[in-house]
Amino acid sequence: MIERHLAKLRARATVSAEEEAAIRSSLGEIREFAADEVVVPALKVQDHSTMLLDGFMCRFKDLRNGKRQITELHVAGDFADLHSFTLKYLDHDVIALTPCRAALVPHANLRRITEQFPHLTRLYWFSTNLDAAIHREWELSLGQRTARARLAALFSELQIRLQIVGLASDTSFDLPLTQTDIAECMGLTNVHVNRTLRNLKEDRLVEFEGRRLTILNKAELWRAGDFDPRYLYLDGNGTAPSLGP
Amino acid sequence: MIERHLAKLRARATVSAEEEAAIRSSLGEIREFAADEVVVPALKVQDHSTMLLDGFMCRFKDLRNGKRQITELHVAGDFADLHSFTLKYLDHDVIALTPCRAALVPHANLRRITEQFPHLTRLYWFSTNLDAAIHREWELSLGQRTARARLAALFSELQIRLQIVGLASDTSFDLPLTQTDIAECMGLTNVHVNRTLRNLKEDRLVEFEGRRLTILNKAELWRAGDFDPRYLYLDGNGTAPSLGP
DNA sequence: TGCCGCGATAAACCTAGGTTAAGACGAGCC
DNA sequence: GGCTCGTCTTAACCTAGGTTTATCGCGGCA
Repeated sequence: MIERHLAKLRARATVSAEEEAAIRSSLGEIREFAADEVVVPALKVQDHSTMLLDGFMCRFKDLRNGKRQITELHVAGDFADLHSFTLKYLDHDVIALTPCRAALVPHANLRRITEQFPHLTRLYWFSTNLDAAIHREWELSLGQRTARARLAALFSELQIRLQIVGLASDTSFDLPLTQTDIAECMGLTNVHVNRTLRNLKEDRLVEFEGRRLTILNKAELWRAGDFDPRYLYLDGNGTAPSLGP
Repeated sequence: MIERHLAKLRARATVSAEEEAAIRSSLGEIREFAADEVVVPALKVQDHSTMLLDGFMCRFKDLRNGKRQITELHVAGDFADLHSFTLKYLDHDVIALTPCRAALVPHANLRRITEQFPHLTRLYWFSTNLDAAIHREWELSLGQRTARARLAALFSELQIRLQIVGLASDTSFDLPLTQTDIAECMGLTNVHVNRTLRNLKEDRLVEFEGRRLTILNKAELWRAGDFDPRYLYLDGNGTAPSLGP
């Protein structure tokens, strides 16, 4: 049920049995979302956060002219909007990119965690800070990387995040996004994403076919993306001292 | 001393006298930084966070080829690296853009806050989530806005953030950055920032002279930047219900 | 079985912003 | 008073990526 969520947490820190129980007992309703369905509308006050169990979601913001920027992708095990606990409403929408299943976690239960479990509170705080680190890496992509490097960095990031939760091997994973979705992540057009994917394939770095990504040469992919995974904070390999006992 | 920090917090939520005392007693050494000095080096484990009292700092990441992306600007009253409390080391550098004064806050003291002051903890958690909201807005700029809109949005954001802490009037403020600094914030070149500033001045939207920014037409500036200040979470005007009592 | 609509692919053309280079200006300094 | 260095400004030129348009393939469905 929430195994992927626990796997994600335990990739960074120790979670005690007591804390695990606290997480489990904080879960509310389980909900399904259709592809393209709005999961959390921008600016609307929330009383719960959404833990993604299956599928892909994203956060996005848009401009008057309709141009849309996806600011982060969410995979199974992620909270899509843990930050709504402190922000109360979001500055962006969250939508399902594929059919999804999610557990709703009432803010009242999260608040109880902040009052009774300081270490777990710090861990969840860490988790929103990790989202911010991903935002920063994407700012770097959007501001400074070429299209080729942007895609290389994005695929490198996803391979790691999905592997942590058991949804990717070392070299491949399902990536049920359209080229337009990818374009909206990386500030490009679908046309240019298409060109760039062809280019990456010609160079035998990755193949993206049938909504599945295959990494043909990870070392070269990382190099092409100027990718440094340390922003994903996995060095503690499961027992990061970062958060104290 | 930390009035600007308190002003920033109180622009979003109530801070009790007891909490204010807890903040004051958590302060450690006061340090000065020269312009361009590294305040927090990337990847180095930290045992304190840095509360900016005076001057401008920024977070940035860079690529092998030397291209640099500033991911956020910090003004007086901001914590430059509150997130190092949970992340322990940063995925980016923090440097002083101008001469700065800052209070160092030992993580041990922050941890005490998480153990004794759940509401204040949520408020500081909120504060790192606000940084993330700013990152998202910059992702939107970097990915989708034109150069003109990027600068308009940046100036609009800074006017508000500086006004909260008493460093901007409705229409002007000191902005001691070079055009190259601005370029590195918005993923442009200094040459194009220069062109775009000329353009904004011709249209009587803003003037940037002598490191001082003057807004000539705020309504048009906001419109040019497609700027919506709600991502700065100021609606509670000082008493946001967001964080509970 | 044939239609519909979305997504992938591709070619031709265009432009916002990058690159390069060269003065101008001013603050600190010897 | 002249020098140096950083910043600003401008012009000329270039290119990565956007735009537009069209075709193709395929899954769902009536």
